[in-house]
Amino acid sequence: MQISEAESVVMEVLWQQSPQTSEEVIAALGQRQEWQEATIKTLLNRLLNKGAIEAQKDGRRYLYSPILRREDWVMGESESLLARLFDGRVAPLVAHFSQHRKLSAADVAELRRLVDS
Amino acid sequence: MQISEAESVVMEVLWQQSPQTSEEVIAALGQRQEWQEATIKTLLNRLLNKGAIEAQKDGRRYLYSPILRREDWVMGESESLLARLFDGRVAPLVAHFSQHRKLSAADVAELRRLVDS
DNA sequence: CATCAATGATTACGAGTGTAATCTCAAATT
DNA sequence: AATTTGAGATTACACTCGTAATCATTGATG
Repeated sequence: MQISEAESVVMEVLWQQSPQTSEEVIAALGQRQEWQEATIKTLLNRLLNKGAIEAQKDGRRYLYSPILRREDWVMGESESLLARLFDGRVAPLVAHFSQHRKLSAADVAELRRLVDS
Repeated sequence: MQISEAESVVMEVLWQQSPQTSEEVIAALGQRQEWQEATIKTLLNRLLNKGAIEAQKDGRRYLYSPILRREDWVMGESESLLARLFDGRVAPLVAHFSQHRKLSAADVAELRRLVDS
């Protein structure tokens, strides 16, 4: 399931809560996004056609829900990046961030927790 | 500096070794890539126009070298993914892989080394 | 010097994307 | 019942990308 950058922004809204009407999605995005309503409707439609979301009829409108799960999407995107850049493994990515001093103390603490369990 | 997937494949060849003529790049890709020569020339040209590589004239051909550094590109791509999916931090990505049992013993060992230093 | 050959430049073209306007149809209202 | 309205569907359009063919120019060869 391939979804574009802009589509994923809409998905995030639905992953946050579902089902939602297009109006609710538009309202949720209205805050931070400079998109016109029509743009968001287009994105909802493309997501429908891709099978990433579904729509249940509710009177004259639809209630939209995700079909694609965020977990799966996140894992797909992550594995794709790791495959392309880090030989498919997590550790080299962390090493790269470490070498560039991009690991905060909190990161290191959390990583230690993870590997110690 | 935005480079596309196909363009990054060409960059990898130049990062491996530079400068190289287009012929050498084509030869290097000939092994694993099903691309026509013309395709690779197009990609070299697009990379030139984007300023990701430079070309020194050498007789009637050019010698191509990267301008964009692999380090910087890798960091950019990685940070972009982390920002979009993991609140910008490394640890949640590792946690996600951990939860999905996608960490090999080797990964865990290397991560431990990293956080212990 | 004229011709050939090869290299880089230009052009091509369909699919996907970002961004949106317009159309249509059914539900709500008068 | 006729009209309004609002939601989803259709259409639009420029740009990037993947993939490549063709053009043009310059150095090499006869």
